Amino acid sequence: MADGSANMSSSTGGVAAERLRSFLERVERLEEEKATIMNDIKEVYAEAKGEGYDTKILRQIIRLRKMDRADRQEQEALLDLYLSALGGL
Amino acid sequence: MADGSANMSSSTGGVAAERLRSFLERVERLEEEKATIMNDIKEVYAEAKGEGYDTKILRQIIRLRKMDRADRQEQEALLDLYLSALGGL
Amino acid sequence: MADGSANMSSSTGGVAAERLRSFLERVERLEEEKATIMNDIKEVYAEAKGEGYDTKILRQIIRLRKMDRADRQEQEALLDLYLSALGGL
Amino acid sequence: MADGSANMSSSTGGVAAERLRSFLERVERLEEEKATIMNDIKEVYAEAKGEGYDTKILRQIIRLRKMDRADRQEQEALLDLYLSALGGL
DNA sequence: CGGCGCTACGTCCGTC
DNA sequence: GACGGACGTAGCGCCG
Repeated sequence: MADGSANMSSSTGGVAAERLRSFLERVERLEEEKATIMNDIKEVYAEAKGEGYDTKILRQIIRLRKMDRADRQEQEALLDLYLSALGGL
Repeated sequence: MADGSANMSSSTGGVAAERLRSFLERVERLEEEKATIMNDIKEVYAEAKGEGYDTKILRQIIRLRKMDRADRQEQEALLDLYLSALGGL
Repeated sequence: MADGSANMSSSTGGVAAERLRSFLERVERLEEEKATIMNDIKEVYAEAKGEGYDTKILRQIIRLRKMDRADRQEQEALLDLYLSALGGL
Repeated sequence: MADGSANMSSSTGGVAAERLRSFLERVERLEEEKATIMNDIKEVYAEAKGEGYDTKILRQIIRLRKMDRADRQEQEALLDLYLSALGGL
């Protein structure tokens, strides 16, 4: 067996199972944190809604701003590509 | 206009715009945190993969365990319901 | 049983099974067509590559043009939202 | 310059630009067709749903039919291995 | 409960 | 030829 691969053989005495359990618990912990953040986001929207803002519009603004950022990054990436293409001639 | 509603009239002097900006920034900040967490999760999976584990299977186990927890919570909720119906023993 | 629902009872004599098979085959036929189109796209990129074009750049241009279109649609949707929000006051 | 390479030199008088535009339009045309096919697929599922079929199950059947049987068995065997290593969830 | 947006998965491409 | 990264699609969950 190659080094570094998951090992279930008897000689490892359940070590792999412990390692596996560790990975699972780390992921589950992080997903718990993620759920908390997502809940916080929901609460912000709820608060805004409570003050009369239209959450649908808010969400669309958020999305649009994100797309603008992505677009800008794409433009820069494209420029970089062109520059490297020119440099490669 | 009803109290508590988003107010863009001239008498509020841009106060609503500031409030709106605040909400947007809070959401964007939280989404940034969420993205960080999601990245962390990806890294854990990558680390596990590097040790020979099949991430597809790992994700499947995570899903199964989450479903088990949900089932258990439902069971407990049902038990609570019965107990309260009995007068709380 | 409500009319129009999937019916497996003995009185239908396997009619539902035939209907089900029909849906599956229609989907599979369409997915086959889709696979053909996707293959055509790959061939266009391959042809361009054969003439010295950088497919990575081509793909990025395609993506950017698509994002521009999407952004424009988003902008219009946002404008519509604002207009309807104003009309709802 | 090697024959067959993208040529932007003055002697080609914008021919390469035309060629480039041609590639882009061919790809965009094909992607449009692909989008149409995908829409057709969605419509078939919608029609099936309207007759009481569970689209989630339909999609699963499609996937299973597509999936290689050997792969499925291997996946299950590996999952069982991990589960037994954990002592059963 | 129906649509829609987001996440997550599978696939494909480029790289080493 | 395998690995990792990126893209597009499909599945899922939230919102209305």
